[in-house]
Amino acid sequence: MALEHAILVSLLEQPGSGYELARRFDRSIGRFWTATHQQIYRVLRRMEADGWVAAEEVAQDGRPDKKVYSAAGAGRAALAGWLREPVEPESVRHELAVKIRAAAFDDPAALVSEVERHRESHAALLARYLHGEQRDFPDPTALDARQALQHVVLRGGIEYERMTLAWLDDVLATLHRLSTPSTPGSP
Amino acid sequence: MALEHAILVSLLEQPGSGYELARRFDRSIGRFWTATHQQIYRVLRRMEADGWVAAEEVAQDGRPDKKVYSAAGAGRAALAGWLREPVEPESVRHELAVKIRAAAFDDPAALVSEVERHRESHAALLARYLHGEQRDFPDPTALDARQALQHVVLRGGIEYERMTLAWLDDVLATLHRLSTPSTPGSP
DNA sequence: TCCTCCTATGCAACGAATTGCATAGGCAAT
DNA sequence: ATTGCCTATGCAATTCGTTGCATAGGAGGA
Repeated sequence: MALEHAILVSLLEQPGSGYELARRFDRSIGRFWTATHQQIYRVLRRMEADGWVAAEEVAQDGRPDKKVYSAAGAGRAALAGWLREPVEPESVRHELAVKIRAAAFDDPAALVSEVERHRESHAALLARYLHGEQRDFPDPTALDARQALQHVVLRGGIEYERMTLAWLDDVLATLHRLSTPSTPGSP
Repeated sequence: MALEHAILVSLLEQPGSGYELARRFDRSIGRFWTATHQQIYRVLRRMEADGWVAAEEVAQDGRPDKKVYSAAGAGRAALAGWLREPVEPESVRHELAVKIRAAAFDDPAALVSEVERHRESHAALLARYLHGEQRDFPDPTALDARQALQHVVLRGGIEYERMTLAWLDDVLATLHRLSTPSTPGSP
């Protein structure tokens, strides 16, 4: 379980309330680690009890009070320890791959629109990544450590989306070939 | 939840016991859908109760009896319905990305061996994929629907591993640059 | 004015996933 | 002989994740 660690990283980059964290997880962080607000509140309470984070009540006018969390010393130490631990192999859930193999026992053409939907959303995400890269890393030669590491993670996202787009085109071509079997060799 | 559907696909491709399914999930299928034997046994019982699969007790000598499952009509129908449903967006858990961003608040060099371990395991997996491709799809022009779809999923795995290897090299170069800051322009 | 949305946090209940353990016979090696 | 591994299934406990609901004040539009 690494939700604690993802929260710690986020709080080190910028302190914030549970609600703010939940919104960050909906946006940038959610691309490589998803969490609902319920999970976040629950884990934050546990982390506060363990001394990993410190909380400060902040009164606001016009809206409810909030508890702003920031990473504490014990949290940093836990993160450093975790960094040195070996990996647990990631558990993969690639639903589309299951569907593609399932299509062999049904009508492959029924998958086309689904794959096209995926293709569109991956294209949109790639565009957002590229836009964010231009905005946040205009000069890749002048970055501090934090920015350099954020950038290399973003590059990973970009390459993943590019690869996925090319593969989805391959999938669409394959589905199309199965629906309209050609008459090879015909002039 | 699509574990049911992954199991159905596997049983349609080849009937088998819970134990055999668990081993398939450890091997090929596990690359895009992981499951433990506990999950599989639990879901199989539910699927049998729902009439999605049929079970047959098979006595063996020299080892315990087993229950061989195969997909039933209701299972095929459920699979066809699921194929036509729109996607739920996949929930991502990319632990290494969290670690890389965490390294900004610790020693980036401490991540090198971890990333190298990843790199090795991805290289090994790519080699296995390529070997499997040569073995199972020697002539990609002469494939039936099932094989064509299995092949396009495998190609996705291959491209994913290639992309990941390139990215991990990028990560290693970035980590190295942070540990040994160069003196640019020095002759 | 009423409706709805946004910020901000949380309880309660359920379902899913993980982990540890148990059984039970056969096989192979030490 | 004993140890350990493989097939084959399952119980029990715990943790994790999801969903629905609740509160509560303020903003903005119909």
